[in-house]
Amino acid sequence: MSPAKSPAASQRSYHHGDLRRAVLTAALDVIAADGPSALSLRDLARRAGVSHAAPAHHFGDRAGLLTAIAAEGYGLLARALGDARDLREAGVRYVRFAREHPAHFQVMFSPGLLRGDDLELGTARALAADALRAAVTAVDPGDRGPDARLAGVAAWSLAHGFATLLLGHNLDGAVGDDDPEEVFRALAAMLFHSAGPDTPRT
Amino acid sequence: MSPAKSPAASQRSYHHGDLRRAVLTAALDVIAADGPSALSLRDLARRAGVSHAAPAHHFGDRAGLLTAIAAEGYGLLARALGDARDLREAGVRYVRFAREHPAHFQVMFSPGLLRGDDLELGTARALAADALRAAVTAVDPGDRGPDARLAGVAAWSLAHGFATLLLGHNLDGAVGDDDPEEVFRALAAMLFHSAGPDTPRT
DNA sequence: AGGCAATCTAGTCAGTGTCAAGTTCGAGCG
DNA sequence: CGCTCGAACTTGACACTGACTAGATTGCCT
Repeated sequence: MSPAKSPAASQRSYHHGDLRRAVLTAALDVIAADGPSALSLRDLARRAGVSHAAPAHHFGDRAGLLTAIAAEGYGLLARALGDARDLREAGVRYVRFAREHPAHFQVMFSPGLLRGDDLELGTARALAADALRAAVTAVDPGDRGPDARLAGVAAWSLAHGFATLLLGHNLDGAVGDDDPEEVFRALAAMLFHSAGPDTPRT
Repeated sequence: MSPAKSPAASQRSYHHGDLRRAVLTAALDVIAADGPSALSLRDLARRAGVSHAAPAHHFGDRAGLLTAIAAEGYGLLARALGDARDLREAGVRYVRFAREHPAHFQVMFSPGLLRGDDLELGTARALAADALRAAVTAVDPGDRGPDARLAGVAAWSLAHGFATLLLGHNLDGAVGDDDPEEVFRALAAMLFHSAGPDTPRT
């Protein structure tokens, strides 16, 4: 009952008003709760109070819906990375993004569920890749050799692995009650052993 | 007449002989090819030449099958990690395991598809966790403080992230034609900036 | 006001997971 | 040897899902 946009759901008009958005947010709820495999177009239609085939009109099919979510996720990620001033900060933001948008994150990296050749997805992905590349070269604008590329892969792997394990509750015992972002800062400090700017405590 | 082991499908006896194993390997094939979401119990039954409900008799339901695969995966991982003499070597073996058993790896870290309370899964998982812990403390048997734990999380995150991105073809451009294991060795060298294979000073 | 395209409904079909009941087979025991 | 008994497998059914189609409704644009 949240769509402040339009009270169309309660008032039974023929047109929903913003079905696309309603289906998307409902899908994100379901995915965050029970994973992408628990997602059913018919259930989403039921939640939105429309007929079972209405969502298909907006997304084509199941893969289309997931693809739209992934594309939105890459856009959000690009915005979240923004203008990180170094690789470590980019990693922190990467982890923060995964925690704030777990459903998007999960779908983005489940290639089997997506249509890889989708145009919108491609551009969104490229956008995020640009943001990542910017963070890699931000440390030393002149350095574009293999070392920089390797550092980028290392930072991405570390951040991605940490975020993935975190969302899968594989690190519950290890991080305890600590703020995951602070833990990741410590990990990143190990990777870039230049102590760099010290880690500010929040 | 009991060549029931392998050509059981051709020989149409009422009992398959080794249906459990047959379904498992068929499932691994499907998952490696098209991901876990493309898995259908009925299709597996068809491949094994048995009736559509036969697999359920061995695994209960879909989640049971995936759980059995995950448990097997954790067993294989524990064996693969074996007695790695340091964290870096353990990471290399972790990545190697993911590349040699992509289906297992994928299922192991998809909590939404598994029954988390399964007994066999729990023990297998604990076994793998022990192997990991052993690798963490192998560097300095006396050190069990937060530093060692952090190093373990860092190594696990790096290896897991690298393996995940690799399997998702997210690093195709970055690693090029290089041997992924060698690339990971370089990443691990960045993390444990001691250059040597051993003597990692904390 | 009229027409048009987007939006949504309703009906259908093949495919799936899961359950309940029957059938076949082999091992163990009299 | 014959018997039972339980595990492995089959058969049939039900509810549900994704996908497709044709038709109804509506908002918008000229």
